[in-house]
Amino acid sequence: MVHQESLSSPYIPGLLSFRGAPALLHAFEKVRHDPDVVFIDGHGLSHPRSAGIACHIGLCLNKPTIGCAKSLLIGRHRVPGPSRGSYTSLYDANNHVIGAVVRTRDRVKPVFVSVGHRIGLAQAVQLTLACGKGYRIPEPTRQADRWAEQSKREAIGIK
DNA sequence: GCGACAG
DNA sequence: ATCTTGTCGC
Repeated sequence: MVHQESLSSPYIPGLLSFRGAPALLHAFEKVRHDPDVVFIDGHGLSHPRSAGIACHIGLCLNKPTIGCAKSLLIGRHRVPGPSRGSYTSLYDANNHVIGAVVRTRDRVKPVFVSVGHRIGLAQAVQLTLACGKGYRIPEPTRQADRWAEQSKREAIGIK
């Protein structure tokens, strides 16, 4: 299942929800099954106002969500070990843990995992690792990206 | 004031 | 996000 929608709002760091959440929620209206947890391509708690798009979507859907971003938005952290499975904590300015830096592939740039809604950080990290083996991005997000990219081209014209 | 800044 | 060259490992 794919959902296509043109976005108008611009992308502004810290305000990703304003740009993508509406379309994301519209897409979920088409989903017929009831997932136990949802991976969001972006941060959750590890956000300037502790309210990234993963928290936003989780609240709207009243469903567990995991924020799994490909790059850092805020916070400090130690570089996790080089092997898959190792991870370190992400801290805010007050040394509070706001997420985890997880190595999902050996020697590959880690992903930034944080709580979205109705889930703990430890479980979010475990699920992130459990949902992938050979790729940096967890399978749910990876597949979603592939479907979206393919759908987008067909809509524009197979060039 | 300067640098950083999810997708 | 999108574009894009050469390089590397299974």
